Amino acid sequence: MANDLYERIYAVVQRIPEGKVATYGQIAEMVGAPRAARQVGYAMAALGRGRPRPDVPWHRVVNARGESSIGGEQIRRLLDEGVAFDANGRINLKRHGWHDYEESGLFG
DNA sequence: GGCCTGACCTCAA
DNA sequence: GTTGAGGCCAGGC
Repeated sequence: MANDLYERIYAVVQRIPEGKVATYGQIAEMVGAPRAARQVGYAMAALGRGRPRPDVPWHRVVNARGESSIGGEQIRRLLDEGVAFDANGRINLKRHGWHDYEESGLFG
């Protein structure tokens, strides 16, 4: 079922450490759907729709450019976690990008 | 039931 | 750097 994909996405998002951010495509690739980044985005949307998931840090998920797709509270939460935005309004993925999941022994 | 929209990504020109 | 097309699935009307 596609619902399993959701749970998988949520599980990955939960693995995102504080002060780090992950891109949709990155998560999509983690769950085994490198071309289904759209579903990742919708899965996040489903969180604030009718499925409250306080245990899922959806605000740590940004697009490939390191920008916040929805902004607002997401940016506010990221700033509160220590994630800084540059002059272009983008996050330095080199610094805050979550590329430690391989070394975390999760999917590696 | 069908059509359109949506927190997107990647490849190619 | 921008623009267009392909791919995936769920919700709203």
